[in-house]
This record gives sequence, structure tokens and C-alpha cells, in this order.
Amino acid sequence: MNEKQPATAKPQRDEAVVSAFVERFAAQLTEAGMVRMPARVFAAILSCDSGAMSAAELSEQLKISPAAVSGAVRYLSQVTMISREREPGSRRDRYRVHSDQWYEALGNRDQIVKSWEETMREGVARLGPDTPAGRRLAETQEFFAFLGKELPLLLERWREERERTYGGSA
Amino acid sequence: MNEKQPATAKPQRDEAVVSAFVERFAAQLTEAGMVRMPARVFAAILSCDSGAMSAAELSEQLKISPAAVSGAVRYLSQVTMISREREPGSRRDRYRVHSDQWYEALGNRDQIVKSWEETMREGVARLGPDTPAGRRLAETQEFFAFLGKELPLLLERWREERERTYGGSA
DNA sequence: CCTTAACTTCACAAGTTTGTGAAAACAACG
DNA sequence: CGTTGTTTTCACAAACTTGTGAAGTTAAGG
Repeated sequence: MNEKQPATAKPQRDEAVVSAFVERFAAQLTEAGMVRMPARVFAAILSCDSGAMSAAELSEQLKISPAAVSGAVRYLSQVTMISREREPGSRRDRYRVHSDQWYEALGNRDQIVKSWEETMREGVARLGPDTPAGRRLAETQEFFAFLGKELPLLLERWREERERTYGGSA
Repeated sequence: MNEKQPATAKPQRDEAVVSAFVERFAAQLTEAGMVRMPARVFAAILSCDSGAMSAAELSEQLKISPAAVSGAVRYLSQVTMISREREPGSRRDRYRVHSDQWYEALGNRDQIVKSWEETMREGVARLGPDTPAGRRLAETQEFFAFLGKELPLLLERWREERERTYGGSA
């Protein structure tokens, strides 16, 4: 037989295949507005078996300089999509995707929405609540308020559904 | 009295104030990943009393060339945040924000989410559903599926709430 | 403490994006 | 069907962004 793995071996990673997937997903994230290096780094960590990678591993797999890794992980930590951990007794950091954590990063979006809402509120006041433009802004403000209220609820529902699927039977 | 407007006059636009608001909101949209000119154009139209502006008006208020206006409105039309209309018997287009329509542009996001989900599905298949990485991707896929299902519902709820507020009593 | 592995910072070169002017293409109106 | 006001296209210059190499900093382990 020409199988790549004997029946008893555990499934083996074909690094070329992994890399192709990583680059594809990263490209999609980039298209959606994410900066390229953080997107690639995030995709790589998400796709590794342990769920965590060192800077050296990232540097090698993505063929980028340590400087680029440094910048990307700083950004990703900032927006809480990964967390940094140091293995005690080593000087090597590892960067990890906490499954439960990075969904919440979407929740950070509601901070953005909040600030938009604030801007709308100010706009209504400045342009006048009785002007046509003011009324339009007021409605937009309500929309943002609605989102700010609903997004956290959405995440909560996800947490529940997730709990049911992965927590219950696993 | 030093009021800017007599009690009987209708509220009058102070263009400097309007412009300050437009630029502020546009800057926020830009920060959130939107390209600058489309953001400015969108903010300007949203903030004008009629809810629609001509290219010449945009060009003047934003101090940009007709070419820049052209590019921005093309983009905004594409993502359905504005619509183009021509006043019959004129050769001048007007660009309009349909309040009900641009919220839906958020809904377009669920197309993006759909394509991410597809990528995850492929990733699971390629990396192997029984590998740790494969399982992580599978969970991520479910998350995207969840979003794709929920986002349209969210918009629907907004439409209802909006109907109640603005449709019922106005 | 000194050595050394690992991470970070910084200035810069390469690459992209953005907005413009000028010219071309359109379309209403006489 | 030519005129004229309007929008679009295109090549280019300016501004910004990105990723790198190299030097600098930090901290584990001898």
C-alpha cells in the first residue's frame, strides 16, 4: 500500500498542506481588513496541533524575520486574540490561541460600536435634534446602541451553544 | 440678543460644525478599517439635511477632486451603502443614503463569514478531523456558522425595533 | 557576574495605497 | 448633431505601510 501512514500511526501533518491552509485563511483575514503579518501569525497558531507556537517556529514556518514576529504578536496580544506565555525555566515565549478567548475579541468590537454611538450622540446635539440630518443621526445612534446591546448577548449565546456541543459530551 | 437664529427661523447649519462632525466620524470609520475617501463621503452624505449630495457638493465640502469623489461613490455603491440616482432632466447624479439600506450592508458581512466557514471546513478535511488542529478548526467553523445564522436574525430584530420606534408613532 | 539565547527596537528600503490633474467618454439640451 | 456640463479613466507623484537587518535589551543558567 502507498498510504502515507500505517494504520497504527497517528495522523501526520503534511507541512505543505498546513502551510497552504494557513496562507489561504490569512489571505481572507487580510481581505477583511486585518494587517497581513498578524493574520498569518494568527492563522499559523490556530492551525498547529498544540495551539501554541514559539517565535522561532513562527519565523521558520512563515519565512519572516524575528522582528516581524515580534510586531505581529504584540498586535495580536493587544487585541487579545492570542496570549503570551513563558515556559518556566526557558527564555522562550510561546504564543497561544485560547479558543474561548479569541471569540471574545469580536466582543471588543462593541467598544468600537460604543464610541461610534457617542459620536452620533454628539452629532445630534451639534447639528440640532430637530433638523433632518439630526434625526437621521439619532436613528443611526439607536442602531449602534442596539448593536452594543446585542453583540454581548450574541457571544453569550455562542458560549452556551458551545458548552452544549463541546462541554456536554466530550 | 446674540442668538444666531431668531426664534422663528428654522435651525441653521453651521458648515464648520458639520464639517468637524463629518471628519470625526469619518476618522472613526477609517480607524475601523474603512478606506478614507469612502468614509468621508459616506459621513458627509449621512450628515446633510436632504440625505443626498451631488458630486460637486461632495467635492466642495470635502475639498477633494472629482476623481476622488468618483472612486469613493463607486466603492460605496458597490457595497450598497449608498445608491446613485439621477434627477430626470439633469446630467447630475445624486448619491443617497437610504437609512433602511445601509444597515443591511452589515448583513453583507455574513457573506464574508460564510466564506470563512467554507475555508475552515476545508481546513478540517485537510488537516484531519481527528488531529488537535483539526478539532480546533472544526470548532471555529461552528462559530462562523453560528454567526452566519445569527447576523441576519439580528438585523431582522433591528428592523422590528426600528419599525416600532419610528414607524409606529411618526 | 558573565555568557548567551531570546525578544525588542529602530532606521531604512521596498512596495502599496491614495488622491490628483488631464484627457476621454457620456448624456441632456438646444 | 454640435455644445456643454458632468462623470469616469488613467498615469503618476506623494504619502504611508510593511518587513528587514542590525544593534540593543532582557533574563536564564552557568
